Amino acid sequence: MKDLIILTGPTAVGKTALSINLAKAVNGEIISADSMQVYKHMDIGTAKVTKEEMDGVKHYLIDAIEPTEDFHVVRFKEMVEEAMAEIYRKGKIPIICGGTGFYIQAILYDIQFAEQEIDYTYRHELEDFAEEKGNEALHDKLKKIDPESAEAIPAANRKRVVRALEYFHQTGEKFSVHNAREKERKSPYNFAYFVLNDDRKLLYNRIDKRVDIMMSTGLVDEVKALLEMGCKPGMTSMDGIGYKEMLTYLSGESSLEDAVGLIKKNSRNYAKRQLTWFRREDEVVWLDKTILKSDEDILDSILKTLKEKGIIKSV
RNA sequence: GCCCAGAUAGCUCAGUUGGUAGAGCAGAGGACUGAAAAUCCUCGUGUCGUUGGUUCGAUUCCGACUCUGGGCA
Repeated sequence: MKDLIILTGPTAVGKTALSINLAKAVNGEIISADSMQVYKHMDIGTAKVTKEEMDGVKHYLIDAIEPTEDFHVVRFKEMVEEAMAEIYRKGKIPIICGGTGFYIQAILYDIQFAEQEIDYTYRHELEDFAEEKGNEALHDKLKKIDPESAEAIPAANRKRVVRALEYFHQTGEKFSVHNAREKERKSPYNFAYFVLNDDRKLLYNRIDKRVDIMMSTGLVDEVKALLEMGCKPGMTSMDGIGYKEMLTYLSGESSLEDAVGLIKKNSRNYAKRQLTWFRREDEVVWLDKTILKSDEDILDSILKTLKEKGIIKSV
């Protein structure tokens, strides 16, 4: 079994700095599992690692695609598998670092996705149907072909109702069957899954402060530049926190003050959602900053676990 | 100093024709398997400013006081 290290945690806990120290300590290379840092030209709002911070440690999936491109788990997984193969070839350990739990799960459990391309035409058809007839009517369609999924997905969650319908439409298999099957998967890796966490209040303070820094270092200009490049509201990249709020400010729909407040709030809410996700994952090792006070303590704790799992030889 | 208005959940406020109270936001918990920084679900007891009075019973009516707005001198 191949070794794999995962380092994650809510936004703004301090994953980046730790990941680089870790990579140096174990001769590893970093693969970003961040749905927004993949995009080029989105540096300030995503709090992207800088070249200086990387300090010579190789990073994958940072600045990998244009913000006008589409990105999703399947593409992420393909790119990560390529990166991992390269890292193993060099005899190094891949460290997956980033806050997108869904993406991490796809790698860790080698989730199998259907071969088909996204069927935008069908999606739009369903969207239009729901727009006209209502969410309930769309949900009824799902109930007919896949009652288990309909039971699990609330009618209001249109996005997921659409996906379940699309899945059936493309594969002829119920989405619920696919999900149940993938849920049973065991990880093909000898992995250590670390979640860095801190006191909620401290975390929220750090988030708020970080947003202020984004503003003073030019988030508004960054978003203006993206608009000039052809980015438009509704694109996946422009759905990122910090970007969608700036877009409504720049279009005159909100004040700058309100937009900044919203970025802070949405970031806090996001951090909470991330924690919900990680709590659900089994086999995670929590790194609690209220107990492990210093960076050295945290790193020591990580190295100890890695040794126990046989991922590294000595501490 | 006088007059007026307000004082109810962390915040903004609603309400109880007198039987101890409820929305939005914030916040908390949860879901998630090709949009995931997305999308969605669930959760509201607080000396109803303080203190007297009326009353079987007051957060609700009356008085005083305190504080906060606004106005007049």
